[in-house]
Amino acid sequence: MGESLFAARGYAGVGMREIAASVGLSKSSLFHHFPTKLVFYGEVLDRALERLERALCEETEHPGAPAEQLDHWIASIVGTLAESAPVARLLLRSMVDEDPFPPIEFEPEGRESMPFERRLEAVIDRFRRLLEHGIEEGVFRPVSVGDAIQTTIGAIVFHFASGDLGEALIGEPIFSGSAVERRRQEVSNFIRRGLLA
Amino acid sequence: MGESLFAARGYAGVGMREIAASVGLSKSSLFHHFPTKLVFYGEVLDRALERLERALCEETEHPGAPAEQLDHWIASIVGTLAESAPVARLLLRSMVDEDPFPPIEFEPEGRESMPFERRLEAVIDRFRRLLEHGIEEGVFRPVSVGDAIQTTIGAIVFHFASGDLGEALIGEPIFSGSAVERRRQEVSNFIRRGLLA
DNA sequence: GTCTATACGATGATAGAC
DNA sequence: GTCTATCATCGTATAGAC
Repeated sequence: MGESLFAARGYAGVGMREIAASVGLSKSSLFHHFPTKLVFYGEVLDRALERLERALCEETEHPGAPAEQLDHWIASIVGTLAESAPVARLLLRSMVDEDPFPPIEFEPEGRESMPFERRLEAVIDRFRRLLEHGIEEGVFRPVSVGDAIQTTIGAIVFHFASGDLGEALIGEPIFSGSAVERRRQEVSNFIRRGLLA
Repeated sequence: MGESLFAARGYAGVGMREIAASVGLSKSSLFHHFPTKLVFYGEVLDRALERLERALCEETEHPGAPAEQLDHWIASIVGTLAESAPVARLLLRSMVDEDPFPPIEFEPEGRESMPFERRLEAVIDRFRRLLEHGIEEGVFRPVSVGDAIQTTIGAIVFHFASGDLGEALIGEPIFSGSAVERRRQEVSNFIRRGLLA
C-alpha cells in the first residue's frame, strides 16, 4: 500500500489523496489509520525492510564458511529485492533522503514496531560481523569493512532501483527471470573476487 | 544553485520559493530565468553531470591499457563526486526517480543544452566501450557488460550519496580527505579484481 | 471505519508596477 | 531584472455525519 508510489516519486512526490485513491479509499480514511503522513511512510518502509530481514534470517541461520555465507546472503538479498519491484527503490531512497523518518514513538501498546533505522542497522551489523569474521580467518582480504559494505549495498540495491536506465543498460527488463539470475551470479562473482584473499 | 536542496529532498521536496530564497531572490525572479520548475531542475542536473563529463574527458583522453584507463576513470569519478557533496545524490536521484526530466525542447536558440539523459548515456557509453575493449583484448573477464556497469555505478555513486548512513558505516565523514582517498583505493581494488581475467 | 465538508498553508505559475 | 500582489490547485490534517 503506497509502496510503488513512494518508490517511484519519493516521500514528497506523493500525496495522501493519491495513495488513498490507489487503494480505493478516501483520504480521511487513511488518516484514520495513520495519524500522520510521516508515520505512514515509516510503516511502509518498515514493512519492506522487514521482508528483507526475514529472508536474511532464514538464509543465514545455518552457519558455514564465510565465503559460502556471503553467497547465501547475496542470493537472499537479490531474491528479496527481485520479488517486488518497489523494495529496492524504497530502500535506496531511505538511505539517500535527508531525515524523513518518524521519530521514535512511545510504543502506544506492546507493539513490535522496531523503528526503521534500528532495523536497518541490525541487518547491516550482521553483514559487518560476517566480513570481520572472514577477515580474521584469513579467507577475506583485510579490506576496509565499512567500504566493503557500502560497495555491496551500492552494487546490489542500486541495480534493482535503476528502472529504465538499468533496463537500457542490460538490454532486458530488470525483473525478468533471466536478468535476475544473471545479476545474482555477476554480483556474487564480483564481490567474491573483491573479497577473497 | 538549488543543488544541495534537490540533493537532500528530491525534486518534489523543494519549492521554488525556498530555492529562490536560498540565493536571495524572489520566487518570481526565478521564474523569469526559468520557464518551469522542471526545466530548472533539468538545468541543475545538467550542470552537475557536465562537470563529471568534463573531468572524465580530461582523464580518459590519453589512451592506455584498459586496466589503467579503468583506474583513471574511477579516480576521476571519485574525485569529481568528492568535490561537491550534492552531486552524487543528485545523480543517484536522477537515475532512480520516475521521469521528472524536461521534455526535449525546441532549442530556442543555438544553445548547447544537450538534454540530461543524452549526456548521461554518452558518459555510460564511453565506459561500455572501455569494458568491451578490455574483454576483447582478454585482459578483462567476459562479464556481462551491462551488469558490470551497474555494479560500478552503484559502488561508486551510492557511497557518496549515502549521507549519515555511510558516515556511520565508515566511522568518519564521507567527504574527509582520508575517507575519499581510501574509498578511491578500495573501489579501485574491488573493481579491478572483479574485472581482471 | 468510511464518508463529505472544511480549514489553511504552500505549491507552481502569472500579471503588472518599477 | 527584480519586485509585490494574485490565482487556482494541491498539500496535510481535522470535524462530524452515517
